[in-house]
Amino acid sequence: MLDFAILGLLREQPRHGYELKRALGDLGFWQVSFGSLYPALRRLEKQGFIEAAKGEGRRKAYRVTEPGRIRFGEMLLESGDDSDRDFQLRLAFLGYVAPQSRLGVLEDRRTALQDRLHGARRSFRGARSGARNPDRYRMALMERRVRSTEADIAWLDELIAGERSAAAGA
Amino acid sequence: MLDFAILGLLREQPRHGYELKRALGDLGFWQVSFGSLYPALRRLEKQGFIEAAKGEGRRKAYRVTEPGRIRFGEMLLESGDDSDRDFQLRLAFLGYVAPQSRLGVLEDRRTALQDRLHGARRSFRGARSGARNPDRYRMALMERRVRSTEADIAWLDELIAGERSAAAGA
DNA sequence: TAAAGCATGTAAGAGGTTACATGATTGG
DNA sequence: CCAATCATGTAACCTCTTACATGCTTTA
Repeated sequence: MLDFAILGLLREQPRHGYELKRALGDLGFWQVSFGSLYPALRRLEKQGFIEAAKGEGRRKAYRVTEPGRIRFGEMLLESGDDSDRDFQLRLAFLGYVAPQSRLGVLEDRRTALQDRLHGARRSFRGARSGARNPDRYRMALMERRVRSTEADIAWLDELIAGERSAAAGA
Repeated sequence: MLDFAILGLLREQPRHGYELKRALGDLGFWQVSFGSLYPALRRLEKQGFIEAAKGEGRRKAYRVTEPGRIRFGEMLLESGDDSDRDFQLRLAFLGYVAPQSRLGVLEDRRTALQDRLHGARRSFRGARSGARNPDRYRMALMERRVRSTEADIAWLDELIAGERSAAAGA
C-alpha cells in the first residue's frame, strides 16, 4: 500500500523523501514515518520502479520509471484490502483510472458502506433492547458509527452524482 | 492496546476467546484476528492478569484476576497513542474512569479534533487556491475530512453536554 | 450428510513504529 | 548563536494478519 502511494505521488512529479512524507500526510489519512518511507524508496529503486535524479544539496529526488508506471497501473486495478485507508488512497488516484471504470469503484464502495450501515444499525438497536446493559458511552459509540457511516454514504452519493454528470458531459 | 481491550471486556464478565473476538468486533472499530487474540490471552495469563476457569466443552472462559484489575486501572490512566481507535476504546471503558475525570478525557479529545479540523481546513483552502492542481477526487477527500471532523466534534459536544448534566445531577 | 458456524491454537511474515545517528540550512 | 526545520538513513522491535491445522456442533 505504501508502494502504491509512493508510485502514485511520484507519477505526478519527482519528489524527494521528505517531500513525499509531507505529500502523503497532506492527503490527510496517513502519517507515514521515515523509518518506513526510506526503506520503501530503496526497495522500489532496487526493483527498478523508481530512479533517483540527483536534486539540490543532499536531496534525492526520485521519479517513476516506465516499469514503475506500468506497475502502478496494475496496482490501480488490483482489489485492495477493503479498509477505509485503502479506499481513500484509491480515490486520491482515481484520476488515473479509466473514466468508464470510475463509477464502478465508487459504487463498490457504496455497497460496502451500506453493509457497514446495516451492521451498525443492528448493533445499535440490539444494544437498546438486548440483555446487555447498554452503557451510556458505548451507546454513543454505536450512534456515532451509524451517523458517520450515513454521512459517508451521503458524501459518496455526491461524488457519484458528480461522476455521472461528468460522464454525461463527455 | 489489545491487552487493554481484553482486560476491559473480561472485567464485565468471563468470556472465552471466540466470544471476546465478537465482543470486540461489536464495539464497531476493531476486527481483531484469532492469531492475535489467542497469543494475547496466553500472555496475559502467564503474567497473571487473567485466569482460565474451565467453561463448557472445549471453551476456556477467562476472568480477570485482582492484579489484572489493577493493571487495567493503570492502563485507564496512561495516555494513549492519540489515534481514533485508541479514543474509541477508552470511551468504551469510560464508565470505569472516576466520574470527575471523565469530562477531562472528553475535552482533551475535543482539543485534538479541533486541531485536526484546523489542519483539514487549511489543506482544503490551500488546495483550492494553491499552485497544485486541485484534483476533483482529492478535493472531495479533503472536504470529507473537514465535514467528518466537524461531525465528530458535534457528536462529542453532545457527549460532553450529557456528562455535564450527569455531573450536575449527582 | 454436507455445509456453516463454533472453537482453539501455531508459524511465518508483512508492515509498520520508535529510537538512534548525523549533519546542513534557515529564521528569530 | 540557538532553535527549529530540513534531510537521509539504520536497527531493533512490536503488533497484527494470513495461512495453516484440527476437530466439534448445529442446521438445512
